[in-house]
Amino acid sequence: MKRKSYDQMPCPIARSLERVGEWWSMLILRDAFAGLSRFDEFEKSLGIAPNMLTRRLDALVEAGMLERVRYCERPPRFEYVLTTRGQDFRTVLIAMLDFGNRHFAPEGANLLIVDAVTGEAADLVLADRRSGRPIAAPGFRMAPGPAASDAMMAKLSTGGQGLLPVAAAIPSQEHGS
Amino acid sequence: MKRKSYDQMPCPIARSLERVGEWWSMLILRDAFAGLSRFDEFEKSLGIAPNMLTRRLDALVEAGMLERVRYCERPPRFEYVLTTRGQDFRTVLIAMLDFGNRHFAPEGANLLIVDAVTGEAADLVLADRRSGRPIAAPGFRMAPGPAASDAMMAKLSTGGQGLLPVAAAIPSQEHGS
DNA sequence: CCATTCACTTGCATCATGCAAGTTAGTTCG
DNA sequence: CGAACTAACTTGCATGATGCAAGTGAATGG
Repeated sequence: MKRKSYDQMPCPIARSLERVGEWWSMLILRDAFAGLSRFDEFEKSLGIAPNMLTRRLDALVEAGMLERVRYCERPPRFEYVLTTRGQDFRTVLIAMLDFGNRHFAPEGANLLIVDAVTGEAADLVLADRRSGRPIAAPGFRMAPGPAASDAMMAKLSTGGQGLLPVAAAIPSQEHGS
Repeated sequence: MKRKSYDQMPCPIARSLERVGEWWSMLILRDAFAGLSRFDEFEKSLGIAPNMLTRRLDALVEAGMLERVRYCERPPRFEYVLTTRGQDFRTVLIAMLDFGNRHFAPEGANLLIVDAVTGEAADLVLADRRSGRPIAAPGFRMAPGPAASDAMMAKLSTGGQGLLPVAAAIPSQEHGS
């Protein structure tokens, strides 16, 4: 049964997931960030079936997240390298790493981001680059962009701010189970 | 064919994806943040088949991302509400929203995060909450956590810093295609 | 009583998935 | 030279996931 496409959804999250939301795709990107680029490297790292890896690599190339770089003339052989767009997915993966460390590491964190000088683990928060302020209400709010539909406008005027944390409720003050 | 589990992988990203990485799961969480909680609300918003919605809601409850709150005694009826853990997934979704706006909104952004006073769109970056510094090399680095395997240690000592942006290459200076 | 709504459940056909084997081309070694 | 190995896929096939559509049961309202 063909998976239902999100592509007619205007939501940027849905559109991202349309392209990277299949099983294996984000882990392939993770590995690409780790410097892997060849078919057998991904295959070994992930323990993924070759036909699935082919499918996912092709989809990520098609989505503009990876590009194929030929490294061998005959037979034609390709490496799969992050595009600029692919590089830009980094924040999502780091955020997910942070989340996973906090919630799914019963034996303790396995991989951390630490201050290079003090060695202290970083406490991650999304911030506005220009002002340095954390992204939280009431300083920030969700707003319709130039392409917002009437439905989106309506949703935002009646609420729809839930994705933004409220400053007094910033997650690090309420560590998860 | 049963999907291959990531659960034996020590990587926090993989562990997160094991629980939220199936098709529909993250969009359900997005909608939960938007305040939706009842079965029919999710169904209408997503255009998802009822049997799939049941499966995904059950999985998210099992993963501790959502909890069932009974709102009706007979017949038993439940709302699906974000847990503290579920709330903590917010950063991932915001990061993905930002990414989607930059790369998959040819008609322009549909949903933005803006400064509540100036109305100017926020420029998102992951930062360290305590120091306010952006998470980037060389100020920060990836390091093995207390539970790191020998393999992870080896990987980090020979590289494996690729997921951290380098300060001079911070993504907003290189907007994607 | 019937119609509607809600929250699922069930039946079924189609597609995705993973395992395992196969193919092609190049390289290395006896 | 042929055999063995490596790399990058492709192919065949059985199983599970997916989505459509219909169904079920309970409550409410006319």
